[in-house]
Amino acid sequence: MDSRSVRKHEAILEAATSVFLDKGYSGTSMDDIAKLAAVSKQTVYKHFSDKEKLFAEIVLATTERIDNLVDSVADVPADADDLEENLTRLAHRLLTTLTQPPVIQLRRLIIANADTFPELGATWYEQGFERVLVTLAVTFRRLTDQGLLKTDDPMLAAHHFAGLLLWIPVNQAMFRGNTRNTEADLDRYAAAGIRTFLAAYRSPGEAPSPVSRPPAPESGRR
Amino acid sequence: MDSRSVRKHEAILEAATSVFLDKGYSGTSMDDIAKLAAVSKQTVYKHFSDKEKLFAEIVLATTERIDNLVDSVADVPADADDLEENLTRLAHRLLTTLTQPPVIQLRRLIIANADTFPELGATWYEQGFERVLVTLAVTFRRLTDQGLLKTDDPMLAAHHFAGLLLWIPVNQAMFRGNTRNTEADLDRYAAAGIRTFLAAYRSPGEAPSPVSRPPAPESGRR
DNA sequence: TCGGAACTGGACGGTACAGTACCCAAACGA
DNA sequence: TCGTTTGGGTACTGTACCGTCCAGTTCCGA
Repeated sequence: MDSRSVRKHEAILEAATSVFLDKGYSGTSMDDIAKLAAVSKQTVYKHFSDKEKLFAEIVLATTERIDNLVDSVADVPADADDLEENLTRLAHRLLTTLTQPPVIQLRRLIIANADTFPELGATWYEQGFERVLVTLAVTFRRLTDQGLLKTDDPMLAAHHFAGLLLWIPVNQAMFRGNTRNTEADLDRYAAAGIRTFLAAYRSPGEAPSPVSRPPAPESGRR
Repeated sequence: MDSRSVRKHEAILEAATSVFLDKGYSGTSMDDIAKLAAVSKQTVYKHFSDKEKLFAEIVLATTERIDNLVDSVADVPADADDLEENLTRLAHRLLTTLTQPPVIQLRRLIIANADTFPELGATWYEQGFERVLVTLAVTFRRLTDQGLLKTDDPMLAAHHFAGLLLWIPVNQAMFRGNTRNTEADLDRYAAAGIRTFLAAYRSPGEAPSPVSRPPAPESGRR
């Protein structure tokens, strides 16, 4: 029974996602969505009781699609020699994923309507934002157990990690339009963020990587 | 000649600011503004040619009001012994200022309409966001010259400073409604952020603060 | 005091849009 | 083949709102 009805249902979802991301909640009309989905408005209302429901649906649907990111964040080899390189790679993955236009658009969409749909913002924060951070924290705890990092509070370290990496590019993307960041920019952000992160969170037992930068404060124990 | 016309002009600006911050751009009608300003709609249109102009006006007006913050950020005593304490104080000022509801609301307002008013977002980013960071960078350069910090790239250090401090509370405020941060939360964020910042950016010549550091703040929330 | 500018209140044109009513066509069983 | 059911399309209703117009009133400055 994968017939018409189901196809239309998905066409509507897809169209709605596209238009909402592009024009915002109040900027898109149900007619727009129907037109893009090549479907009559009546059909839209047959499948989704009203505009708010449809909106919630597509936001939550995209929220559920972050498993890849979560997996990616969990995957850091416990390789002492290349800790900096491995973390930089992770940082780069995080940056490229989170600065992609659709992700930024979704972010804007949710923030813009956080007043009208408070539970949507909260849900996204918990299911999306915090979930990634928790996974990151777990990774850090593992690296700490393996003697590579020193994180008394892994969740805090995860927050700091994200803040160091994302504050600049994400804010830029929020305020200026879709100023695409170049690959080289992201490389710089990743390298600089990781350098600072490791200066603060590298385990005192581990020597800083020889190439990158004069050693961290000698009494690294703080 | 501070008479009627001027008074009305300001009443309109004030009312518009309040309503726009509260209900967003498309959520507020010109009638709402006129009503709150105790003014006829005609008068609103006498002073501001249309809704977009009025909106741009109030956003730029609030943007110009960040001089206090800039001054505050420039003001860090060059006192070696109390570097950590002084920076923490600065961090606390920054946090309390930037997490105040009106500031958060303005942020949301601009982000929400960054598509419709691209130049407004860009202007705010440059005049507001970046200006604070540049001032902070100047301060860091000074502290570096004085041998208290080691910042090869003060602007980058400023970005990291802001990211470490603001990523958590600002994102929370963006997504969840106006979940007011308590004073104690801000204290924790400030202390934890500064600890990490100093671990990475304290001048190697400077000994870390002798007092053993306070217990790690619990970061989970909820 | 007086002339003119600014303000008021309401009504109105035009438009956009959410949601609905009603009709038509395709699918499916007998 | 025919009739019933299910879903799709068109046209409509009602509302909200931007921006304008007008006739009458209030306030300011000279």
